[in-house]
Amino acid sequence: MVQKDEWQPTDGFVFEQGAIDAIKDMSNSLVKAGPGAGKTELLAQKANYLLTTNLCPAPQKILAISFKKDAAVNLAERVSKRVPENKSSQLYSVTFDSFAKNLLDRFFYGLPEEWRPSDDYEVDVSLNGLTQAFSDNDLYLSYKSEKSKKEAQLVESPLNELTGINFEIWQTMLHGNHTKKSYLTFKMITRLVILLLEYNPDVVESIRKTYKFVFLDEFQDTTVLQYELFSLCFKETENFITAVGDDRQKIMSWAGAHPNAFLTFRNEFQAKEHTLYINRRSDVKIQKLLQVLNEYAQGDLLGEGVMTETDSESILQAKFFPSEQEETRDIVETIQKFRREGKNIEDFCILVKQHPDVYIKQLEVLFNQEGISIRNEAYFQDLLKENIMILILTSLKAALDTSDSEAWITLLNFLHVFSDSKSYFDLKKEEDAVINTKKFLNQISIKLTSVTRIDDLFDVFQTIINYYGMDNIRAHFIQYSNLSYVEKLVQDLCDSLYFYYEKTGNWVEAILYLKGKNCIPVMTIHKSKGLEFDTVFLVGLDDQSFWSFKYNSEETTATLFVAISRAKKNFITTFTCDRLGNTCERKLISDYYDVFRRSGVVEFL
DNA sequence: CCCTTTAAGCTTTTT
DNA sequence: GCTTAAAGGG
Repeated sequence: MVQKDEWQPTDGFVFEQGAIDAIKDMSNSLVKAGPGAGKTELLAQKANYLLTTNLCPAPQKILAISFKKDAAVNLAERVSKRVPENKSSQLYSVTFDSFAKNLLDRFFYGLPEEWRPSDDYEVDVSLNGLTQAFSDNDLYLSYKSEKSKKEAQLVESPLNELTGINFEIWQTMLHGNHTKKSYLTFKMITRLVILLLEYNPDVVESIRKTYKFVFLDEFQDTTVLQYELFSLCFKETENFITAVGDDRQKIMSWAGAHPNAFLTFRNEFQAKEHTLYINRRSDVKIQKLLQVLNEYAQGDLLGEGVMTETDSESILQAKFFPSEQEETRDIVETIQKFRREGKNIEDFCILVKQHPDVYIKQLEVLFNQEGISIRNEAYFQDLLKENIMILILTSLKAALDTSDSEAWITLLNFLHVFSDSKSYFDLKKEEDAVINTKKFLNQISIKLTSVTRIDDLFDVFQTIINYYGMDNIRAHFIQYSNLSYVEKLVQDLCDSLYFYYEKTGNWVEAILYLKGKNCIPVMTIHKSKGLEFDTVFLVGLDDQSFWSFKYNSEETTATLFVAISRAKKNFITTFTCDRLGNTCERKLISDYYDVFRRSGVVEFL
């Protein structure tokens, strides 16, 4: 055990004073941390502090809540690197939705019957169940916006205050179906959990006792409903909350983020504020540009930028082209030039405001001629994080390389999940499973050598799925209860993997390519949040793609802030007045070009 | 059925 | 603000 006063950041990390204060703060705290400030590292070190000094003694735990699955996984991984092995299980890192759903699944008998869903309830991601419930009540919804508006109304107020149509719809979705199966959206699950906790103070009490410390990541994006949930759990308690975020990167208001989460939290939880100033990611020129953009966002339009003398070699450019052909050619040539200077394909990223596919169509031909691959990263990211994809790909990896211990461990975990709990203690059975799986993987590797058509690969996939059992897979991953959804996923994976196999002629390489090797990602700025690249291209900084400036200039500026702050070294924007037959302008967003000019660090070409 | 008019969608996560 | 899809009229 380490004494509080003697604690030092682990693994040789050096922090600014604000970070040390935030780590050692034993009250509710709000940490404002800009891009590249090391938010994840800060939380990991705080976990180390709490666990090694025994401020959070077992069996007490730290609850870390994120929005995205990969953020939750990243934090858990970072923490396991920073805390002693026997203590890493004291951190429970989950997404908001997963946290809520787990509570509902564990305690749903604590709900009054009127509000209790069936035990085989389906998560209604597509809002089809909701649409059905409305039409059962003679209300017909056709537009997506209408559906999500109705969903928002359903969860707006506490359930015991509900009357009229919203009450009827809830009841239909919970009990009114002919199949007796409930349909619930994630927002509805959160609302149900709030009711559950109000009815069961003992559950709230056990949450408070178990999770003495709570971390909230990307706090600027917390929704109103999520705020209500954790308020109910932790407001005016002995628990300590650390909320981390950055107001300048608030780009999710349009999707329901709390309008003023920082201020509300500070007031309601008497949170102490800490600020991290150092940006460890970006070159000084990028930082200067971010600073001027931030001043503009704060309404500070005064002051001409002074180009401070630095030895920075970063390249910041705003480029203008007469046509999209010349724009594409220049991007390709710039990338090739960087590569000759020693940069790798992995160093680049192409960002767009929206519709990546449109831009990919424009860029693809010339890029391919130069032997550079680009692709819509969103599609692959979504595909690759599916459990069934991980299962198939790891099986292939383990079959291709019997010494790949990481793949083998992942497979054993899957086998463990699929085996029923009785056989868990049955060593003989476990041993058999290992031997059988090794035999099966051997078959797969033989089968792979004779694949000459895409159908052959699909056969291999079927063999893999049959080995684990489709029913088994679907029983353990409830998102796959919709069979056609799984089938489409498997088909998509098969198509993509075969595409890369034809390209590389090698299965191991094909899997690496599928995961993104040797390929420049094209994605929306929203998707890029939390990522970083050496060189970032922002294609199409024009009125047409940044149309939202007219309706919400603050959030649009925050979006540009996110785009620029992804870059570690170089940031290049491109503009062309002629894109896909349309005239593009830069009048509406002329402020941004003004900011570039005043920053004194951006070259205009 | 075709043409015109109207209005949504664009940027997203989650088992 | 531009594209696409639904709705309405003849």
